[in-house]
Amino acid sequence: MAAAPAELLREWESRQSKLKEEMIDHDTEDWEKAEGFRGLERVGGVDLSFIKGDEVNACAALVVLSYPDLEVVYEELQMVCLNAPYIPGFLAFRETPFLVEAVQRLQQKEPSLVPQVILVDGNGSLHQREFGVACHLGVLTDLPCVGVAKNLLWVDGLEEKILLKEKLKDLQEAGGTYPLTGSSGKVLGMALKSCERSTKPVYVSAGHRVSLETAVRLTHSCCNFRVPEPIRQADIRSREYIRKKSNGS
DNA sequence: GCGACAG
DNA sequence: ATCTTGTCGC
Repeated sequence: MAAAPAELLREWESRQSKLKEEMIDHDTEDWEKAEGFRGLERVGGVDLSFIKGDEVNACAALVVLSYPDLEVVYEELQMVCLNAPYIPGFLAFRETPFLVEAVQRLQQKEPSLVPQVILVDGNGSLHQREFGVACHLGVLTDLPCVGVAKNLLWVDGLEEKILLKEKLKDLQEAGGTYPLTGSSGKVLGMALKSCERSTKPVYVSAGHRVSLETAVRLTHSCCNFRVPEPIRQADIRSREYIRKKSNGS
């Protein structure tokens, strides 16, 4: 994969800022405001898994889980060829095209199973330009999206790493949160201790058509383990698909 | 000046 | 993202 020219990055930044104009940063759905998310029945999860030494070939997964039972009611696994490199801050340009296609296939094939919200493996507003992959996918599909990252993306204004690490270790009970504040003073995301047994938090941020508060509550309510079940299932199933494929079964 | 940077 | 099993502990 060739290094990305500065020209391309400027082009991508420009596309992000245009799409960002269409982003909705608050709750728009009734279930988002309802007690116990009443009215929410389907939560989607997306993820990509790769072959070990392969930058190009990947398996894109879209799963839909029932809510609140968190049982898989739909899955689509599709081998795809990635054409963009991974560059921090521009993950969406590498992964989003295939996720959008998967959503569109579902909308056409089985409209009744289209998720009411998608949990995305990566960040939403917790991003250099407050427009991570969860925002990107949300705007392109106009579906509510939440960003859940397993690792912290360094964003300008976040506290010094050492200090932040201490704060994160202080998270005691499941559901505990710690705000991640950008340089403007705005809270861009929340570190969330998503389950009792996890040492390391997940990093939740709003993608599209959700408030940060709702994003955090929803993420927590989808966690049987550290990684919320929709993303975890997309992850498990896509890497299993890859594993079988590389064996030749 | 360097560190720190989703997947 | 990926390379990787068992193992220690609640």
